[in-house]
Amino acid sequence: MHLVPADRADRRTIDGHRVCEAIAAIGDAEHVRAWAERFALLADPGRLSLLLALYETGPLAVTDLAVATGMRDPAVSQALRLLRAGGLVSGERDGRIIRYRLVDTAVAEVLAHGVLGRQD
Amino acid sequence: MHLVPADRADRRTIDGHRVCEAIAAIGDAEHVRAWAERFALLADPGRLSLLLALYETGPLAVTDLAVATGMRDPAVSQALRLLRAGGLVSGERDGRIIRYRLVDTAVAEVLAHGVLGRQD
DNA sequence: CGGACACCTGCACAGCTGTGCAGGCTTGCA
DNA sequence: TGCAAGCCTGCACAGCTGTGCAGGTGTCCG
Repeated sequence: MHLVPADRADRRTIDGHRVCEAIAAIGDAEHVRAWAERFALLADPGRLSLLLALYETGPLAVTDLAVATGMRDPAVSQALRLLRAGGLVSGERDGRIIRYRLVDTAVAEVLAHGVLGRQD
Repeated sequence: MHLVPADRADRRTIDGHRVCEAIAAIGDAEHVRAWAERFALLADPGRLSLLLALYETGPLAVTDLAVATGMRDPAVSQALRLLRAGGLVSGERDGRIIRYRLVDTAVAEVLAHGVLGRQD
């Protein structure tokens, strides 16, 4: 295996074989970047609380999310805008109420296996 | 269930029952904060690459990590300092070489089920 | 002993991010 | 039609974060 890109081929290595393994493990740079962006959205206590509430409880309105998390409604609105831009949640209008739900299954997996500690 | 704290009890709600469910789902605020900090450490492409390499390949030296990720060694060193402070990785000295490995099993779960898409 | 190597630190800079407040828009109800 | 409720936006501010460079410390080998 010779996975070291040409622009770093002249650098010294301790264990060249393991370096190639590591490069294979990291995989596509774009894939890593996409996940880093996902994690960035999970990296705020407010947004994480919103996602946990949506994952467990299902469709919820902004006002209810604000009460449940202790945030003010502009903060919830702002957080949901970011989560929507990242494709993690989606809102559905019902009269003057908009109910949001979690649509990113990969994030749902992370919440289940990571934060909530589910084994299944 | 009356889980709404006293300081928000006077706020309007759309569906009070679901609000209580959501509060139960969010759980302890400290737990959420701890996970948000973990996700913040995963939210950088460089650090995420390092963690993926360490998770799959095992103990690796700073120099090898730098070559594998394309980062410069001070950047790797800085990233590892943050990861060590967060308790995600741990280093072991071997002569003038320090090999790092992933020690946070919860993060390992997230990497496996989330980023790497393992089903088991 | 001296030099090369592996790793770490300090510092200064630019960029992003979360937060609060005030206010506006749309919808539904009396 | 008028008012209240639900939701959204803009703006300004403080705080954190990643980055690069120069240089320092400790370790090994000839």
